[in-house]
Amino acid sequence: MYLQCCNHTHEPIMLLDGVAVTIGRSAGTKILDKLCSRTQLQIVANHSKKYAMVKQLGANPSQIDGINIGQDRKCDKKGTSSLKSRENMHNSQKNKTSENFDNGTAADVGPPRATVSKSSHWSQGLKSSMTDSSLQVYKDDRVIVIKDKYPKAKFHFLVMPVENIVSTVHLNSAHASLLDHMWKVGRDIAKRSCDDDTKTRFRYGYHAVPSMSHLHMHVISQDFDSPSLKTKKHWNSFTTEYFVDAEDIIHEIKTEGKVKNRRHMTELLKNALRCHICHTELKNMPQLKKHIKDCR
DNA sequence: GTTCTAGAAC
DNA sequence: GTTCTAGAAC
Repeated sequence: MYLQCCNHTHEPIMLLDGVAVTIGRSAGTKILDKLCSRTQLQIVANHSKKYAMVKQLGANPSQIDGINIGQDRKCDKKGTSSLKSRENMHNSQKNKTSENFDNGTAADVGPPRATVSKSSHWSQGLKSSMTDSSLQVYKDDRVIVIKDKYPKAKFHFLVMPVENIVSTVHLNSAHASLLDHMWKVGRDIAKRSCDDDTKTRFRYGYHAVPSMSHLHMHVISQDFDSPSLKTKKHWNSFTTEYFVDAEDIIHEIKTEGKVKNRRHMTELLKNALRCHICHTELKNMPQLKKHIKDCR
């Protein structure tokens, strides 16, 4: 098993079974950018199970399939997905650290771009939910809509493109009409789901830094009445600016050709709990949930 | 993302 | 004593 550079700018790095390998800025990887630590990532391969555990040691973010690993956090990695480190989002060292894991078969020697993950890591879970007919509520040639597996309100859907797009940071101006379509489908689903009650308010949008891979637009009723709404993180992800309205994303794509960098917004998830209607601060989740039941 | 649980908060 | 949260593990 070895780690192969997507751009073939350096020799593959051997991954012996169970032996930790540390990679980062070095002569071997030809990475020069100081934002990448000399010990950026630690990789431990498991040959029999054909995956590797990737741990971020450096302070700056590294990603797997566009999702941040986080410092001192671990992710498992299987198949041919790409591994990105911070500096390929920068200038001079563009894509120098895109790597493919390869188990040695010729067919798996991948293209330089990120490929569809075969990983069973939780962050890939939406890919299987997409095709789960028990969750699916709408499908056309461009989008699939599923019920959120753990709804945070009475009505909570995810609108996802059929095309494999990892997240909003992977969007460009060519996706403008797709985003318009996702927004329109979302509004239709919302209308259809509760046409007996036109007072039910909905919001349509994206998380600033999603946890799950595969682009998904939330369609969520504003009652937030659900047993799956449990934590401060849940609450703040839907009621602070961490929740970015679909219209804002669409506007940014149409005018700038890309979305704003919102990585710093993870801080908002630690905000004090406030009612989304009257903005009263509540001490804890049980009190918040009690309060929003009858706040008008 | 969720689940589990230790220990903080009450 | 119980309730609640935050962090680790998955």
